[in-house]
Amino acid sequence: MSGKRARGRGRRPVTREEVPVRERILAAATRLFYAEGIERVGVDRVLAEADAARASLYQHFGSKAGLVTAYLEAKGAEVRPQLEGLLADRSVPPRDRLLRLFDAIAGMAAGAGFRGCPYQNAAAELTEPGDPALRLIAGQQAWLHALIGRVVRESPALAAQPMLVPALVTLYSGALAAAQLERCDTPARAARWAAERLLAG
Amino acid sequence: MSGKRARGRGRRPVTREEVPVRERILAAATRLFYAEGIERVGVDRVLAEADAARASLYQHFGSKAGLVTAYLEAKGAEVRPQLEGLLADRSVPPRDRLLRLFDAIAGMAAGAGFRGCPYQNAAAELTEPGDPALRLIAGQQAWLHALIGRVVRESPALAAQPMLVPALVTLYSGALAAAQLERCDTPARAARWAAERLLAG
DNA sequence: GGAAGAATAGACTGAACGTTCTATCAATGG
DNA sequence: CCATTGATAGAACGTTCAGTCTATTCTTCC
Repeated sequence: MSGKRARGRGRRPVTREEVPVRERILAAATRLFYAEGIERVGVDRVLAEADAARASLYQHFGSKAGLVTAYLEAKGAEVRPQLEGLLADRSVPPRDRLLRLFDAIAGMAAGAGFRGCPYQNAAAELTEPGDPALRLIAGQQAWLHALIGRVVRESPALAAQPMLVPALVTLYSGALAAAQLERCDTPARAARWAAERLLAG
Repeated sequence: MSGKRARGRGRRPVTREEVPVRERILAAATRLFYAEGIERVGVDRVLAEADAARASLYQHFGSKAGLVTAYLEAKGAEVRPQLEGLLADRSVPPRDRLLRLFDAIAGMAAGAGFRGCPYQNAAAELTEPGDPALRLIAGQQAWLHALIGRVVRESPALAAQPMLVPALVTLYSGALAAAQLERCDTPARAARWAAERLLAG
């Protein structure tokens, strides 16, 4: 927007809050990659959105692939504490806490900018076998397994069913995937209904 | 009338089997789009794989977007009879027939070239709101709803549970999505286990 | 004051992209 | 025979892409 004049380093306007350029680029990439897809968004778009210089991107991330990796890492660092928070309250029975996962998806699916799970979408676009981002994606899914497994293991009755944890993970993934395809929160509510029945037994 | 197929076929060597150029292009696009993603595969790659001329693609499909639409249509035309076949045998109880859906996913997930659901992957890449391919994707999901709903309605006990159909669709979507992320058939088997319990009640 | 460091703008490269175009070739139908 | 049709090869178009590079500006530390 307004003209360029000196900021701390470089020439950013003083009126603009002091956000380091790395964070600005990462924030712009996060928004654009999620909303429009990784392949469809070029580095020029990211730089314009971040109001940053080309060299800054390559200084901080090395390449576009590095930026994609950082994007997925940032998404995980944002989501993991949220999900942990949902499941943390030990005064609530494990069953009821687990159902909150699906309520959260239902809330997101109703939102405007919802476009499914960033990891599922990235896995659809990144097809080179050795891509380090793919290991990140698998790691996030493994983390989800572990998170749900921890809560399930709080209840001996639930822990006795070895398929329960992968089933809940599959329901979770399916709620996100189907909500993206159907553009409504029905899949999330259906997943919640199914999870209720699996947890009731 | 005018029944003759006046197909002058350029200069293709006679030794090559006689496959119409449109089918060759569509087959090559289907293989490449699914294996490597829609955005990462250019028309040059498709044409080289199909051993076809540039003009033939634009003659038959109009644009790359038209080829993408045809790709998704072809995938649907291939998958729908397969799923209908799985659920057709009326000598088997509806419950057992529905479980075959998840066995089929487990079989596919174990296969070499498995890369999830082509519709989910396409939805991740195609982000323009008005894209006609997105309506195709939503239509395929609606068809799946209808297919499962038909089988569920064969059993009054199952039909009494209105959330059962969307829950099964969500499990199906989740099995495909999670199998892609985890690169194993565990999600499909977990979805089958969950579906068994939902259908047993 | 001056060197070092961080960030900027912008030109540039080489490749890939989707698309259009011309020209040619082979087979068919009248 | 000749016009039409479907397919071919390949050049060319303008655009976009990721990545490199030079030059400049500003701050901070010595």
